[in-house]
Amino acid sequence: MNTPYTFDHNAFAGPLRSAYAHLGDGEESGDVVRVAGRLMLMRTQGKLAFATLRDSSGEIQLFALAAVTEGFEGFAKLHLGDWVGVSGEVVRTKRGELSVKVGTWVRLAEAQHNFGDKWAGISDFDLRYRHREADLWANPASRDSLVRRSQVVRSLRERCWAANFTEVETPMLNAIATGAAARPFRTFHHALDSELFLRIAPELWLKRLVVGGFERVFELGRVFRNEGLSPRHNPEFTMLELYAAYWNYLDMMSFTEELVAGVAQDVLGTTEVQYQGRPFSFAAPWPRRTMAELTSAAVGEEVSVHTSRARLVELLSAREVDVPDSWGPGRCLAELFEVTCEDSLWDPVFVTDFPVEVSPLARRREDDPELTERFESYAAGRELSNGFSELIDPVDQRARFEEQARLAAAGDDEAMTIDEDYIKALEWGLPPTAGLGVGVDRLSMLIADESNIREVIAFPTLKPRRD
RNA sequence: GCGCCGGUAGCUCAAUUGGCAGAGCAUUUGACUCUUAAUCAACAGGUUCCGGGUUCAAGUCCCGGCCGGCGCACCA
Repeated sequence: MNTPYTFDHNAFAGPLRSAYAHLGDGEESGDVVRVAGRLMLMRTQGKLAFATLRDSSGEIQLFALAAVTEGFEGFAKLHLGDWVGVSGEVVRTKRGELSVKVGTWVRLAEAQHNFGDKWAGISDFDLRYRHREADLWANPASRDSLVRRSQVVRSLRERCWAANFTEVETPMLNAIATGAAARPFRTFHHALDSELFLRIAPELWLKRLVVGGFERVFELGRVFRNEGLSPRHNPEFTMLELYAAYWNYLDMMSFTEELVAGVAQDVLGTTEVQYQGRPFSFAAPWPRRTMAELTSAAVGEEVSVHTSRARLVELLSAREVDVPDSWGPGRCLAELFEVTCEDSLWDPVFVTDFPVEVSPLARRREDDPELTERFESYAAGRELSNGFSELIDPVDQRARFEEQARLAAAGDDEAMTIDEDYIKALEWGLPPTAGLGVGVDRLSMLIADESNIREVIAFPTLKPRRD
């Protein structure tokens, strides 16, 4: 294919539209511009041709005339999907469409494959996700959702920077996968002759940086969890984790609601959003409710981490949840909360006071050691963030890890393993610290009004083709 | 992993009870000096996801497999 290696262009569709909004029907501006992009439509009419050019800023019409356009015949035979560069005068046609009147043009790349129906686009999910490049230019909505995601990521970063958090990067390849309850991906390093795991969370590394004197750190990056796929789960997803020395979970809740409301403001220009046809508001402050309080209201009787395990098991059984012997009252309460409350938490809310049993890295409440200073925020029926005052006591941390190890031995393949290096880090001294994790894909779904996580991931995980 | 639904031309979709596999767009050819999903005419385009089976006859019915969507489970 004989095409140029560069094209100097000096104008974009969107800005041209606003800059020449004043141009009257049939008027010629006298200004010559160079634009480039992909041909989306072509309407030939004898010695005239009209084409729609799309670039990253929008679309503009190309107007070619046999009498004016060099190589007019070739222009009229360009394919939909071809990339072209054009030099020509900015004019408005008699019918009122702002156009670049093509003087000279060059094909920058040929589209050898046909694309979607120009009206219906591409709707086959398999094709859309496996060939996202075609989806992106056939379906503007696909592009919009990924742009929204990009804006969310940018806003999160800028707001963390603005709050004096230092962005860091921690290992994705780890000898042990810890920091969350999840099955890891396993891999192997040949030179080290060692099995390694893809990280399920950066949590413990980040707190070690706090031990080392980074008082405010954050990491925005990918984590990997070897779990099922669903419209809300991708095996690799992006998490924002941040840690602030001298804060507790109350401080972190305040930061969280301001952060998320700020992102909505940055990206959408408002904190009032419409999700799947239903409105809610990200505006701070968000209500704060304890897990016991919400669960009690849902089951119609007072329950807490101090309720007898037998009663909690009864309540769970009535909701068709089988309770393994290894679950204590705390795990039972958390489970009861999930089945009775989670889906109904539409407006943003903080759920607090998680049982210590399900929070192996969180600090105990001073007034009730069975509970932790932990919160999760929910919106649109889904968990959006998770945060807590960090457990800083190495003795307690060891005990928590050992309890996890017991669960693992009992067959829980998501239980954490003991991390001696982390305990040693705590022995060096972790100051009072609060941490936060935000699911960036989930947040992007809310901001982009998408119900499927794959719409906010450029190349979601798919089953490999076995032809 | 389990259940339900789906897979037909490059794309979007039809095809009655099991009875000759079609249309629009795209591609190719032609007409057309202001189009807007331009219009008009013509040509071409198929392993009906793959493999078996039932039948005179299978896109359609049955079995197995592949891929996807949704739900469940797991989780964020």
